[in-house]
Amino acid sequence: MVGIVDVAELAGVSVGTVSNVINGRTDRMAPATQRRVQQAIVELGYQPNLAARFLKTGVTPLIGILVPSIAYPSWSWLIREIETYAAKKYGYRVLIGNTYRDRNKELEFLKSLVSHGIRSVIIVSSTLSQRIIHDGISDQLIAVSYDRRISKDKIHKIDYVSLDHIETMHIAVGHLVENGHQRIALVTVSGKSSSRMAKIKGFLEASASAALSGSSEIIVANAMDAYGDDEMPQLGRQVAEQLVAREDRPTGIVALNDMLAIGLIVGFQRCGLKVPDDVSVIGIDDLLLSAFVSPALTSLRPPVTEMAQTLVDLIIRRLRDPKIEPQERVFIPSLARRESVAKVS
Amino acid sequence: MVGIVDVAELAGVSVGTVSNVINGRTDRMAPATQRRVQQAIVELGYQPNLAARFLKTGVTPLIGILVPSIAYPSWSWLIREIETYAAKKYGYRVLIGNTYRDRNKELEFLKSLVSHGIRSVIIVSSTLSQRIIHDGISDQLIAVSYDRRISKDKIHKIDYVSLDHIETMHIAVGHLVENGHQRIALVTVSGKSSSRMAKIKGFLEASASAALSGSSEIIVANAMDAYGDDEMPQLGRQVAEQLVAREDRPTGIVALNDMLAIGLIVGFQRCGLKVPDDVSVIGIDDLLLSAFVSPALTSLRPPVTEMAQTLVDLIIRRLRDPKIEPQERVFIPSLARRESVAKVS
DNA sequence: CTGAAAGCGCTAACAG
DNA sequence: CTGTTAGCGCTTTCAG
Repeated sequence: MVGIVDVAELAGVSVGTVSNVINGRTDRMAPATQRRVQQAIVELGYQPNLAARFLKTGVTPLIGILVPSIAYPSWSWLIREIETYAAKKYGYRVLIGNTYRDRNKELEFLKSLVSHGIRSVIIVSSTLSQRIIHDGISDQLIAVSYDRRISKDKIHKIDYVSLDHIETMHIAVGHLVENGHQRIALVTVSGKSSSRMAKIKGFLEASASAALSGSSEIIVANAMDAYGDDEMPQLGRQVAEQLVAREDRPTGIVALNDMLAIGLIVGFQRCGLKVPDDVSVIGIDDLLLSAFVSPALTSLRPPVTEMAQTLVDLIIRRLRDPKIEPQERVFIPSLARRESVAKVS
Repeated sequence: MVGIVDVAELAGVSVGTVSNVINGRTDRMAPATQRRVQQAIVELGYQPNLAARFLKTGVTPLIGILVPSIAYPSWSWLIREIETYAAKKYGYRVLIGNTYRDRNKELEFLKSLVSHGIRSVIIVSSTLSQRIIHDGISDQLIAVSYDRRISKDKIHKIDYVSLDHIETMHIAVGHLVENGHQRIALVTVSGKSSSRMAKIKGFLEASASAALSGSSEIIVANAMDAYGDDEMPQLGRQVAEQLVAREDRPTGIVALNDMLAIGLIVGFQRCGLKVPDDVSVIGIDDLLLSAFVSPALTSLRPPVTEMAQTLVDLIIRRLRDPKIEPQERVFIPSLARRESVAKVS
């Protein structure tokens, strides 16, 4: 490893001087000295040793990301955007931990962040209560939570970013009603997370105020896993197959998320129903596929890139000045249709 | 931060002793001393400072993962498995870099790994030639490549894990032929990667030896992006729509990958064809969805978990003993059908 | 304007 | 069997 002393030696200056140019304290430095140092740096291919720097400064350009599973498309896309933006804008890299919504894995991951000297973490849809996060850990960690409100109290505050699930449901239901649907349903799954609860609440609100002449209902698919993240498509398909048999089945369906929407669409199609002619499905959290699987359909797409940037900006901001008040940022998805972008030869 | 000296003080021993119990050098230590140290550790909630440890030992429990994009399902699943296994088996965490197959991003990521003191990297499907990897970087990095053979020469060797694409195509074509298909096609996209080339070669070989009475063809969809990773579903759908118009269209189709397969299936269905009754589609790299989108279909599923573990094991092994000869491990996907696993309430 | 030196937390070699 | 200590590469204060 080539260190700062090697650079100093080659440039014929002291290590202090080298350190100064590396860290931009170059205001009242002789230009000649500066140039010689720069030259030595490139000549030797000097790379700073971040661990040593951390040991001295207590800062390392790394952000932790705690997430149930990056194999789940909504999250993997969000995290990709986070990583890309953090690297480009701030030179930060990310350390990812898949925790499968397992409390022990979550706590272990947070501990290991501290051990690595990391002082910030983006928490995606975790089960952790504020108290747990706080217990012996988060006094060392600046956290921002995505998609889960962590109740505020005086002890500890964190930044908070999410979709406005209530408004989302109003948009979704409104769109179905506008298109003439009178029997509508929300399809969800059994595990309860705060975002799911909010979606249900929003759906009930919206369908109440829509004054449907038909019915509105909530259909809950029973997941085997606690939250069913990996089972979404299968669950959707099974719900579709059961619905097909019903005379009075809803004609407009809002799916809890994208994967569930795909399952529903495919399930209906396999039973011979046309989507969206016979039944409409709106996927929430459209991130990758649902608008594509049924391109004639409108779907609700969250501003993933913008949210990712907000998450990173909030974290960095508070890292630089921990006294800043934590914020809460809420985003609203937009009705969108994916364009076709390819030609075939 | 509570450090080793605090523990030493509380336990009434020297830092050397504390270090010894932390690192398991406890063979000829008085049990009483040992116990007191352990107690002090838990009492203070001591967590080792990994940066300081690295500074001394040159080792940090972190692996880099270079990947075009974790938003792509095949890779995000593989990486999830890698992360989970590395954490559980070895206590290693992973640092992920999305490089979008951009050479500069790739090189920057590798440099930053070195800067962080990381000495190992799993390279997923990169554009880097061996020479590039080697240039001023990989002499500091132990690398294992997934899904891309990096040509070997004497200068530098790396471990290598991939699917046997040739054999994969033999299985896929064989399966179609067994099921009576006489006109078959491989659908691929325009960007060339070594795995795509191998698949094409395998398809040609297999269909030649199958002595079809009908035709075999290769259909190339033109991606807008260099590799089209994000466009796969759209590309598949467009190919399907074009094929539907053809009288002599193939009845058995092998898709380059899972996302493309989904696009094809959905495209055919939207045009009123039944899958697999009217046309069969086999997805390679079945990781998340294709077997589900068309569950009656057989698809080729690679042993993702096993490959992930192999990648990690190879890296750790060579990290511990860099003189070990690099290996090459090739896996074969299996014909599989996804089970339904959920009930509906 | 530049050099010298202390010390971040840890490990390992050596002394007792 | 346990204690002492040098030093990993860096930043920063203080002298010069």
